[in-house]
Amino acid sequence: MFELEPIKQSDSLSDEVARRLRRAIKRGDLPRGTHLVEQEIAEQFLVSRMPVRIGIQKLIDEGLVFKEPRRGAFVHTFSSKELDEVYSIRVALEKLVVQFAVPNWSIEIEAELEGIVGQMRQAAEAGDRQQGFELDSKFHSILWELSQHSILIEVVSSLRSRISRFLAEANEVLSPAELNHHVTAHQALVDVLKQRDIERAKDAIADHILDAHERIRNYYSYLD
Amino acid sequence: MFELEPIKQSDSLSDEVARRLRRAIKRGDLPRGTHLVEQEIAEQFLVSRMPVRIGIQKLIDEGLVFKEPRRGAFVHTFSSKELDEVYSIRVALEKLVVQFAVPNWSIEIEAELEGIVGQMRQAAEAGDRQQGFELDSKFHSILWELSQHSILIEVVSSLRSRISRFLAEANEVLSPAELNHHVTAHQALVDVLKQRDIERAKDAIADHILDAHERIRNYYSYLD
DNA sequence: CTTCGGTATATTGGATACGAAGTTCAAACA
DNA sequence: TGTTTGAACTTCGTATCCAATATACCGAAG
Repeated sequence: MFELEPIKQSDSLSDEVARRLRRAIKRGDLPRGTHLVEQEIAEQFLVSRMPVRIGIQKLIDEGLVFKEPRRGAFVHTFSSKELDEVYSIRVALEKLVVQFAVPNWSIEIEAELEGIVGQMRQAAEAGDRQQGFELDSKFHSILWELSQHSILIEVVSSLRSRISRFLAEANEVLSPAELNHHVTAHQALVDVLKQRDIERAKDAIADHILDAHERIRNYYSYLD
Repeated sequence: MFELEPIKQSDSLSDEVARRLRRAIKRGDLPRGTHLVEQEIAEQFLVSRMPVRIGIQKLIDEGLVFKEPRRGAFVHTFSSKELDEVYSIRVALEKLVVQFAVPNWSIEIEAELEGIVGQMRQAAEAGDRQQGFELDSKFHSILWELSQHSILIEVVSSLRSRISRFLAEANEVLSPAELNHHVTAHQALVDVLKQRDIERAKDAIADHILDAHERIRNYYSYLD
């Protein structure tokens, strides 16, 4: 009997709308508080208002957008309290991720993560912040997947998604020193992970997230 | 100038649709795998298909329902692996809840929770499982609110929502001994919480959740 | 008996047009 | 200056229509 890949079907329009809006929000193209007018978006994307409504609904449930009755949907504005909240939850959940991921550790994963850290180093030397940011996302995403716990992945990636716009914004002004620190931090994390000691790995990821929290909080307290 | 109650703003129809479907799923009125046909639901609720679509979308994002392209939405079927996942996440997050909740502990809260445990005891003696289940939900919900962390509440309540149908199902067949155990477990939890010792409280809530996990897992392995 | 093919039916996903109700905003008014 | 009024805009929901696809059934061929 054959074992062939099922034909991948194209997503629905509402998924595509959600994806584009999501990316625009994360990249900061749609500033906080922006009123998402259904008609406008529909015209931009050359679709009717229906897929726009459903697409926006998806973003609401992801916490990227909020809605006020009869007024419409707006890009969510995060308070520093909410930022703190997300990070305290992430610390707890990323430890869980590592706990499940470490037993699945393999040479291939090790090579892949080392490779990403290597690319991070290159990006840092070249001062390519955008690339560094994407590599960071990829690094953590690989760890999540390694945990093989789909609901955990869903929850933790949703949390990161909520704050990604802030991360992207802060990322734009990183100093060269901070770029380098970023690389070393990830290298250190890999070094601990490859020892496959769950407890030490959990501590390491917790430190890593707390460190990121500290940095992003400094950035935003500076802005306020 | 008059000071009158504002007229209670009725939610949008899509919210109402979502709420009713949600409750039907949690109560088990819509068994796992049920095909949610837009047209049918629209006729049942005497609304058009649009609020139904958006309502269903909300449930999808809550994890209560899943969708297959071009086939429609179905009530989610949970695997025991997913049940384990939810509980491992809940342990981590409920500890966090307690960590934030304990500093906000007050005499009023203490009285309220003691009161609920008292009602639980009465319900247990009367063998009223439904009432016991609702009191349990209320008990934990009060703890969540006490944490004052809105995102944490959102995440942890969403997790419980996912498994509530299973809880309700298992709840129906609890033995009198288990009903009593349930009461004592909550009483013990309150006893620890009122001491306002964060670390001990975290251990206690973790034990409580793990215990619940054990019980529900036994029930479902017995079914399989 | 199984497999193939065609056909009928049901459902989704989307387009379009319409209308009721609420919000915004600016101009006219007191 | 401050208030009122009214037009324009927006959401939320209704009602229809349509194309694409899934599914079930049925009959014929191997």
